Amino acid sequence: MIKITFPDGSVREYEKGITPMQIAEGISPRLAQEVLSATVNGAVQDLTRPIGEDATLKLHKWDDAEGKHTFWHTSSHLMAEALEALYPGIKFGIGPAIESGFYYDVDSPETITEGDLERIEKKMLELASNKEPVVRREVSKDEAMKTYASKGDQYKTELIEGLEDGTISFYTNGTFTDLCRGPHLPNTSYIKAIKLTSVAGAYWRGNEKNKMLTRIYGITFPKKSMLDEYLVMMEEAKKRDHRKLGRELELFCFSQRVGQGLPLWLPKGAALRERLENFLRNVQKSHGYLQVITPHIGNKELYVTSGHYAKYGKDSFQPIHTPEEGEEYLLKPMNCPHHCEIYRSKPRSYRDLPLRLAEFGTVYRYEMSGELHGLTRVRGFTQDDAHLFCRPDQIKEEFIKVIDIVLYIFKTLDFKEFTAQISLRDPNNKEKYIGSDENWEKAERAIIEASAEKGLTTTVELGEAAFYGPKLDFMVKDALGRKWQLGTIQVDYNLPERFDLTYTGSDDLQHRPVMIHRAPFGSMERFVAVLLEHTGGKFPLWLSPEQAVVLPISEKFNDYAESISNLLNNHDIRTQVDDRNEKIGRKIRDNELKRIPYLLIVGEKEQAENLVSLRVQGEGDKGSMETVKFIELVTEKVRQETAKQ
RNA sequence: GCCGAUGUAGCUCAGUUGGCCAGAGCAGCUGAUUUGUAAUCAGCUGGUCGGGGGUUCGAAUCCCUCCAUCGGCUCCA
Repeated sequence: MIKITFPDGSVREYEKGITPMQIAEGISPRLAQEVLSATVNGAVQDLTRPIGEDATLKLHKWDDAEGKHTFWHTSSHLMAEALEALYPGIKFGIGPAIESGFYYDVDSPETITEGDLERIEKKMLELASNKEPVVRREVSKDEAMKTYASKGDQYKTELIEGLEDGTISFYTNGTFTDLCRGPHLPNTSYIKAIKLTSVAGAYWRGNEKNKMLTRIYGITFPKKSMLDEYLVMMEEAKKRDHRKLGRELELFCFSQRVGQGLPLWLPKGAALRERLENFLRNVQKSHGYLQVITPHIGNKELYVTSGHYAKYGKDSFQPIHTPEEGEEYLLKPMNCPHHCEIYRSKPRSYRDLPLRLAEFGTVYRYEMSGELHGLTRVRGFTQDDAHLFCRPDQIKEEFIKVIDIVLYIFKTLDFKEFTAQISLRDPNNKEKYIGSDENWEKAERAIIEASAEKGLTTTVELGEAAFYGPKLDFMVKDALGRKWQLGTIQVDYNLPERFDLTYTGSDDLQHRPVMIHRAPFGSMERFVAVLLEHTGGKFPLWLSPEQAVVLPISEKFNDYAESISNLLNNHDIRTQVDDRNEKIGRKIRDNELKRIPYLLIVGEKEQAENLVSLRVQGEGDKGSMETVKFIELVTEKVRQETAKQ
């Protein structure tokens, strides 16, 4: 007999060799139906694998990440079986489960396009309904190698070569056998609803020097209704796409003639952005930042000095030739070298530090054309940049202050879901990085401690640090769940060295300052994009380009509407009059679609009694009130929104 | 940059296997209407069918090429 410990701490005895599925059956038939995989002694595994010793056990259903993962992993094998049946000679790369769904990378003799997906789905459904058992078999590395070598499969043999010696497992469903660690569902009949979502290219092993395989993405569900819900959700997400909203709300546009990846901010977008900039400018002012302004170009020598030119190569810089002067100027891809020169403009004392130089600096980077994406990835963008020059002992304190600013911004704009990632050195590859061990350890500790003190839940990535220092990044998801990096805080030992920055210490000796790069928004473009997707275009009142529109019932009341509008504008409420010759229903509809927070309807009654009738965006008619009351209401709301702690 | 898809009016889209001067709705303009809480009616304007080249008696439709956009990969704020 063996002892099985359940998550609630209870212990039961079972016969040795019992499977998680049998245990589930013993608990309830319903559980047995819903369970998908199990974690035994900390490792996720098949429901059908016997347990040979005392163990802790957690059963996973669809609601668990592990359950879904197992479900989708088996789905990718099911898709592979269908593909092998439909495309003889097809070879397989890797086919994992991902955050929502799964993919498989394939090398097909015949091109697979999106038009083929339906046929593959059908085949998958057919195979799924056959209730094919998914069978695990353990083989030696040699045998595994032979199996694939005989097929001439360079992908799987390469994968096996990279595996450690020992047991290797194969999983078979129907006619398809795959090298795989598992775990998998007991059989394919669990998969009831299938949607293959897209076909894309993906380099073998993620290396652009390798062959490009075809990646087929899909998602599956245990119930048809769940797929329907998912599809509706995706439709809704598409409506929140910032590129669509940007056009509809007249915030920004692109022009082929201006160039790709070069956004044009329209009046309403510019007003919105200006408001965000002023907001941050004020926060930074209260945190002791000094605003500076530097040019959009710099001498090539500047970037040779900073090391960026050697590191990123001339291809990523956008040159401006001035041959008659024999000098070469480059559009600036970052602001730091300019700020370093400002630091150098006069001797600095330890008493001056930290020196915090801030600039909304527009930079230009030659991003590859396939990379450009709305406002989230562009070639010309404005960083809400600042560089903090400080003494080594001030790093942690400065870090905490910057985290405070980032959190304040996220709170004000209602970004509840974000992740914070700490990027540290690769401990096995220290020579890749510049700076002394001591300094690195000090900086890494400062970041970790500062994050902990601010109560951030963080992930730590080793080897993700920049070559010049460790960093802390804040990521937020867009409407479709794609992660974008917004705020970033980076320690830098490199530039102070390269620009020979110094300060005089209390000991009257010259010391090297440490630099912190930071941008709480990341860039104005990306931040506005993510903000748009989060709010669906319904900006908080203080940011709305137009806060109120007065709608006269007919042209007879245009003058009254105009007087209300003037009054509101005098009280800093951004107001317009919709004096078009249209029915009131039409005016309401159009302005609701423009996401105007407040609509004020005025007609005979309002004019006679000096009132306005209020409609709140998305909420409908709120009845009439005195204009003064409305002004108070708006002023109070704006005050609340911008005063979040 | 790479793989795949797409590109018709300002926007959203029709346009069978190549065949009369390329269509619709919305937006815009003009006029009528003077309106009470999510689309008033009528008329009009608007397109080198992404650019260039080719095949053909004839191309939005087929082929080549370039450009842009979309979904990914790689890279990054």
